[in-house]
Amino acid sequence: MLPNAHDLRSFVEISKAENLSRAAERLGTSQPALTQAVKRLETSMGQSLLVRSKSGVKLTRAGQRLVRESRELLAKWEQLVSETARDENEIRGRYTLGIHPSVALYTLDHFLPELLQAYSELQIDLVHDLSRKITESVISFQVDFGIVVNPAQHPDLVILELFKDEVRFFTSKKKTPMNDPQSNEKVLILEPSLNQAQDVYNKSQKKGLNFKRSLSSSNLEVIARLTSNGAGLGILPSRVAKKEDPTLMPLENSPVFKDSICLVYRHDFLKSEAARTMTKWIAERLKGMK
Amino acid sequence: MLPNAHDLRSFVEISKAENLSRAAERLGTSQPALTQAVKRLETSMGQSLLVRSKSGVKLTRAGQRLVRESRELLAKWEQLVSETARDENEIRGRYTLGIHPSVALYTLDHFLPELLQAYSELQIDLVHDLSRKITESVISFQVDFGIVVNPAQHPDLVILELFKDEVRFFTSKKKTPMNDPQSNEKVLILEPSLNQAQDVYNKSQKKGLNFKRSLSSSNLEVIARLTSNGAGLGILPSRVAKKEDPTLMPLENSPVFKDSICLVYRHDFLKSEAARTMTKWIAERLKGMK
DNA sequence: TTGGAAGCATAAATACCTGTTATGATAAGT
DNA sequence: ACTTATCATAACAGGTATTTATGCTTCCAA
Repeated sequence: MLPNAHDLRSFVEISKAENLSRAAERLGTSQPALTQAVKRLETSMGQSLLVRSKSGVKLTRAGQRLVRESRELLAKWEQLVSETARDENEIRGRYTLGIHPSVALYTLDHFLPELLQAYSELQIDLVHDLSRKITESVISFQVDFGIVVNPAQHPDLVILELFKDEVRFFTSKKKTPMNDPQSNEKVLILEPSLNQAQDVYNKSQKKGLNFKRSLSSSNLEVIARLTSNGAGLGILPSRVAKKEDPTLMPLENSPVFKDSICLVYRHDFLKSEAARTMTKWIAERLKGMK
Repeated sequence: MLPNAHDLRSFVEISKAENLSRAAERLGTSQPALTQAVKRLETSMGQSLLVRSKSGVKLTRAGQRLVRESRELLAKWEQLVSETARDENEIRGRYTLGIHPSVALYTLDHFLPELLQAYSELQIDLVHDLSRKITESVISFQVDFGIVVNPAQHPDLVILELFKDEVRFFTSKKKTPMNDPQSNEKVLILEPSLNQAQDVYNKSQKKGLNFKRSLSSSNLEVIARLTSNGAGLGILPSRVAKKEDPTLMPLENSPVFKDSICLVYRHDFLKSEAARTMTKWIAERLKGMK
């Protein structure tokens, strides 16, 4: 049987007064109420806590122990309430941000270091995955908020567009048989699990751009690097391409997939001051970023 | 208002099930009961803990935190209950033994080292004072039990005689003017706060033994040592005298005060297994000790 | 020795809180 | 569109805690 915090409090007071009647006064209750509170505690502890006498009460060994521990227990109990309240009202706590690694590479620099510096009690865990998975994680409470590409709408989700990007073919200045659109030896380089890349590829096929060979990687930076080296025609978001190699050039007539990079979070996320601050901070720094 | 332990436990279960109805089954209660329990928690925490949906419930950040803290809190309580129960049923715990330092010197050897060795989870704090004070301490719960001399009766007190002793005059083999009963220069050596010594002294006066000089010390071993060196006639318990110097001799015709060395404890002390073991152990080893 | 005071225990009544049952509302799945 | 699953709500029943009044015992003082 579990005790109740009220009874513990009473017991601590009783231990100070060593007198039920006086303790009752101090607690603003009646003496029989304390008699019964002690009885409840004694049942739940399975042993007697007080030795009653005509000159008041004395604690047994078990009673003394209970008092000692009760202080701790009550402190913990109160902390339970006050700490969570603190988390709501102050900019502190541990939050999880989901973000695609490639997006991370060119966005985090713009806000994260300063944010952590500004609020020293803030702790952030990054989680990397495909935007689609991140969005799911936000919806299902696995991560607190995310920076994702083209999130699907969902009733629980708040979506805030930060900036746009384009996924298209890129090629390097250095001409090779592998990156010559006319060549038969040309190589397609893409990240196959990226829907945008698939879409661009499909559209390019309809435009008559057919590849005999392809090279895939799950890492966009690797794709950019290979493209830069003339290993083929890479399908890349502009920002990833430019970040890796500013001389990379968009392919003429390449089909384009419009990307929208968004901040997403659940409707109920903004309850804490920290959450409001972080979303505002991120929006201010990334919105309309070039 | 602090939340109630029962509700906390329910909430932990809810957090596992993420579904009120199923959690209710597992807890053997009804779903509306949980709805209300969560409401109570939310009011006492001042913020929402669950996000309700048709596919169950999800914890908010505050909810997740509450679960974490609740687990700790509940564990702490259960530990408290089980530890105190253990203290009652096993030979362990911390106990305070009151004993006059001089009595300690010739009794502890006979039981304490072995006792500590036999029960490694037993912890003993020794408190030294006059027997009278020790007895008071036992009555008023300051110490758990005591080995005292001539305890006064008290309704709460159990008194178990261990052995007897005699307080009387001692003198050394070496004859000096200070310890010659006939001499005018003889010196009385005693511990003034020891009632027995006072009594012996008073009786000796009636017998015509008058001292012009006296030497007092609050330490019986010091008195024994001085007596042994021929510094005077010392009033000592036999055992203290013999222990310090086996050649010390009782003075012929000295008045005698009969000491009874007893084990004392409160009636309610024997509730724990450790207490029963210790009292039995001490009685066995010290009873009838010579 | 007796009467009063101080202390805790007990009992009955009341007030409060909690859980139950029945039902509603709503979203998701078929 | 119908069914099912889920949580919310309301009214009622039951239990638990508190209060008030009283009893019992011990201590102390007259």
